[in-house]
Amino acid sequence: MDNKKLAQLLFPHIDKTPDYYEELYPERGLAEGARVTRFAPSPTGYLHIGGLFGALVDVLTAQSTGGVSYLRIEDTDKKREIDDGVSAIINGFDYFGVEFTEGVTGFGTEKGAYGPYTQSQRAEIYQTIAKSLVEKGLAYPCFCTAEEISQIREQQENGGALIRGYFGKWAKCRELTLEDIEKNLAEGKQWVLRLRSGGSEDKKIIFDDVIRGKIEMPENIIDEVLLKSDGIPTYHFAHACDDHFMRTTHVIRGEEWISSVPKHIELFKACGYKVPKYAHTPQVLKTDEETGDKRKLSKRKDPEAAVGYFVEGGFPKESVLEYLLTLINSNFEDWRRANPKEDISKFPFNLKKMSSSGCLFDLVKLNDVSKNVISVMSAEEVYENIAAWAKVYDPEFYDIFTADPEFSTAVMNIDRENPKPRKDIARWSEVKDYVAYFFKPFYQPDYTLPENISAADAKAIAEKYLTEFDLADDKDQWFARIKDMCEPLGFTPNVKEYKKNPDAFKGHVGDVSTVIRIALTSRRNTPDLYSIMQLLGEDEIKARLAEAIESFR
RNA sequence: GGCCCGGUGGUCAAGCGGUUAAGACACCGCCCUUUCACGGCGGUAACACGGGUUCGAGUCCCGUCCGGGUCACCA
Repeated sequence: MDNKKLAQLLFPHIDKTPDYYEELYPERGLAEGARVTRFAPSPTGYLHIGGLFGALVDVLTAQSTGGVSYLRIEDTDKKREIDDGVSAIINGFDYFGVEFTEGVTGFGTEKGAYGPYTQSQRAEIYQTIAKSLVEKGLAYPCFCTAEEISQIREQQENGGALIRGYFGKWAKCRELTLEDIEKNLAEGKQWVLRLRSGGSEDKKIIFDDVIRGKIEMPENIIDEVLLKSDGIPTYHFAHACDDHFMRTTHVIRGEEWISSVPKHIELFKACGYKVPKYAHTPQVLKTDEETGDKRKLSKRKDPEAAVGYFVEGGFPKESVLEYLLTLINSNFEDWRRANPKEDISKFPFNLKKMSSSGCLFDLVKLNDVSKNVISVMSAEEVYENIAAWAKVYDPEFYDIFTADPEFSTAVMNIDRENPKPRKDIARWSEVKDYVAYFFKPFYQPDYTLPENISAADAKAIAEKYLTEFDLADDKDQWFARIKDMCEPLGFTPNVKEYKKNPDAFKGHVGDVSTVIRIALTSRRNTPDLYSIMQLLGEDEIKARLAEAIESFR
């Protein structure tokens, strides 16, 4: 067989050689140890939480080694692609502030010298490499129809074949003569280009996965499809070409790819490329409500699989990122404790420290992480975040919350910006309820008392306080005044004394405070009451006390 | 089914042949406290199972079981 002639027959329009691209995309010349990583999604839907997880690993790996990370769009499957798929991915990363050093940056835009970073724009590269493979006798055209292929599969299944696929005796088109091929081509038959696998069933390949260590597998023997009948490459072939010419050093991807590594190694070698390091990350799982089993987060069934779920839910982006980091690298939490204010990008990330087992996405833990994240934000930051969230997801609240920014910021500053800030808020969506008693339109008075306080006592306390309180008090005076009210009303200012001798009093200063708190906020639990009163102002306090006096019964 | 990955408390996990088997979340108790939080102290709770190797195994080997992945002109 004259391979040169075959190659020319198959790819008459290709006049470049692989060497052309070798020169176009030279070695990057990065410092020793610098890693080049990539995140390579298909634009088939929204950004998935597992995608964010993976992208974070890519970016951190590059960042921590002084390397390069880039975003490549793998749009070789037109059938599954959705219209705004690229935007969905880019917007997701934008929201979370995940930045790649190179690659696609928006619809039709990109940065970096190793592009184009969209596979559909790289057809000539794939074809050039494919042509060279044909010239070397390492690839051949296959004219089998979909029906024929499924027939083969059926026969293999029925025959109990251990290895299934297009190979060996099943690979009918492997030994086609040039004349056969010319004839098929002349008849206008559709063809795909297949790898002429040189693998053998009983040989093993061993590769060293950065996360999992040595993995041994049988060599690939399948004549994998390289180019589909429309001339577009399959994932496998595009992976070899792109990661070679983009000079990727570390291919980090989900563990579902482990089983195709033998294929990929053979492909890299067939092309004469150095095979990159592989790192297969664990999957993000959840426990199924119905069965109780762990399973992969599903785009279709689980709303929390979409990063948008967290955006809408009002989780700050930092919370989601921090939480993901606790899953990605177990020593992140220790590092965070030691460096509470440090930017995530400073975290000394280590791929090898990654766990290899799948991890459950834990919303409860996310909540905790988020409370911590929010607790160390300034009141201004919190205000800005709430406003930004509410503007999109709760316009009614937005209007009222932002009507008086100074006031709202002050509300959010209660028990904040001190060494022991409160940790009440995990999501911006909780704020409306949290601050409702500060805003008339959301305030719904409810003067229900705890069982141990009678309406008559409550009324007496509120009446007394109405005449007693003085906004000019400092906090100590303010509390002293409440204590002074206790005894005449049959309560004790001393909690310990009350506990020693509960029958001697109607209650203690805590109960008195509770009545005032309920009268003023309709809540039994609130942050610092003194601060709340300062913000409510004299008129409002009087009005609420008066209303409460009427309503306690 | 073949091949492969994984299996330490409810969850995330340290661990690298010798540990009272860390820590965090959750849960419970106590303390602090005008409420609730915060914080502090303490507690419940784990090496999937069975064989080896070894003076000694969560750590190494083999098998079993369980969970997951993959076997496309999808990625």
